[in-house]
Amino acid sequence: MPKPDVDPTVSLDLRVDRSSPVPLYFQLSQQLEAAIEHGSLTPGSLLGNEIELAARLGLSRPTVRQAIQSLVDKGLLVRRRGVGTQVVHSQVKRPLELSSLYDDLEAAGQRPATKVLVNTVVPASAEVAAALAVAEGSDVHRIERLRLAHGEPMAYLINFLPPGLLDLDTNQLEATGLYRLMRSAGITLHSARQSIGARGATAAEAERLAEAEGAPLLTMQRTTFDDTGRAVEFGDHTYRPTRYSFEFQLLVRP
Amino acid sequence: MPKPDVDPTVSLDLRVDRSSPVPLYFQLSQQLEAAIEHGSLTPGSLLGNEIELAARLGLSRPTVRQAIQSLVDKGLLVRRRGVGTQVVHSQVKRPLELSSLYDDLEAAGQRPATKVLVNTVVPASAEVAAALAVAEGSDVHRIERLRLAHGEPMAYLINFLPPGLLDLDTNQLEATGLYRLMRSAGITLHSARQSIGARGATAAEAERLAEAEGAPLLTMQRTTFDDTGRAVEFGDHTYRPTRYSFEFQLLVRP
DNA sequence: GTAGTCAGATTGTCCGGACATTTGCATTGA
DNA sequence: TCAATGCAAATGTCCGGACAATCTGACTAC
Repeated sequence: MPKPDVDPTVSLDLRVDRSSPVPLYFQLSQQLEAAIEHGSLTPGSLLGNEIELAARLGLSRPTVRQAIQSLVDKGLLVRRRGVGTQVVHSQVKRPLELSSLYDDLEAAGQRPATKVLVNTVVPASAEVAAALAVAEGSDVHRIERLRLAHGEPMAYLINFLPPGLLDLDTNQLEATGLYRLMRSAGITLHSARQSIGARGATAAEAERLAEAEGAPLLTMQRTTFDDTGRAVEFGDHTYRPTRYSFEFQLLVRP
Repeated sequence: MPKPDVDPTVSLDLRVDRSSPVPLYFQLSQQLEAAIEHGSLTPGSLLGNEIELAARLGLSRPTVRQAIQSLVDKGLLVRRRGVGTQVVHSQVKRPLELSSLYDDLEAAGQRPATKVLVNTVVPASAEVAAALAVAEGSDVHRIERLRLAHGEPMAYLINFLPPGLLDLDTNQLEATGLYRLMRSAGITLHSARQSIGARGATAAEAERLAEAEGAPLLTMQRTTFDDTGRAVEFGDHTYRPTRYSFEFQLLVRP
């Protein structure tokens, strides 16, 4: 009986284009990722050793390793010294991204809508000043938005932004999400500190979200940083838990 | 006037021990991380080019790059082509880990306690079977624990585990957290899928957590996978939001 | 039969070099 | 004065090789 586990990459049509400006390791990692996504590389299968794979593609081993490493970082592959590289065997799909409520809803086919209720400049409170690392009392933008899906209120979003970063056009804010606006303004989002909790709705919150007073609400506070580490946004959001929950995929750092 | 921004790593006492079994790139990244943590490398400062740093330490450039890259992945450094490598300029500390409530509480100095209320084997419900990828009705472990801090109930934790993975000793469960038990049993935790929401407490939940019926509760459902992608745990947890909230640090994938 | 040993396979670490690409700044030109 | 050009500096990509560490499985010795 022949060994059933043959290197599955030999039957894969892997090719790299050396004239392309796309880095070789990236071309390879994309093709491998597509093969995993498509099912050509089944979970649990061994990838075949790096040396041979490099030889077959006409690449050096470091380049192949770089491609494989990027997929390991994404959680799609697992390497074991002395054994080989294996496709992870799970329902795992996307790692975890800086979630944008607008994008989340749109991806779920919910056709989100936004109503801008407040768009003004206010002096920073102590809390906001600390979060954005600006002087207390200095000017910051304050926007309040009601996010709806299918005409039903889903979340009430209060955000503060440092001045001069973005011009906040109300029409644009109603047409898309804040993160998308910031990205298109050339801001590179880097990380965010989030705190998720729950509490009963105050009378004002209840009315905004069409809930009863004291009804459970999901709350999130978030400070977002760009790639230089400066705070670019502070948000204080409340969600209707019957309509929304936070879905994460966490990866353990090795 | 001399240029004020001198390479700050020259004044750092960086050394590597080639006789140590610890990889050189790891020794270097640890020292750099410690310097950032300690404040010797101030936010915004440039690190000085890789070539010179490699020469000064007697290392090759790939090794230095590997050390720097690991800190970039952690979000502590930013590289800019044509510019240099810079210390990120923020309050960012730890990226984000697969959070263990027990460890979180212990780190916060809260002296957690655990009361195991149920520790038995039950047939898997449809939901549990789907989460753990076992046959519906097959045997799974079921444990229910009340987590307390300073004698006050904080969370009620229901967990399901596939059979044969771990022997669940009630005494051990009361002395430490589930994740720590799994790790010490040789299980390599890899990723987890989480869903965080909120709802009003049922009468039974209210009594367990010493809250009123209908009081807001924070809920988390989680499936944890090991490095081969197999589900090793499914949890259904409820938290008292006045006592606990989820704190995250998210990194954007470049 | 069982435990210990050894060899092969595979990934992990490290080197030294080469060229490409991007950025910032100084110089040059209109 | 201001814009375009060119140069230097830094990271990004890629190569080919070497040896170490670890896992698996087969073989050997008891």
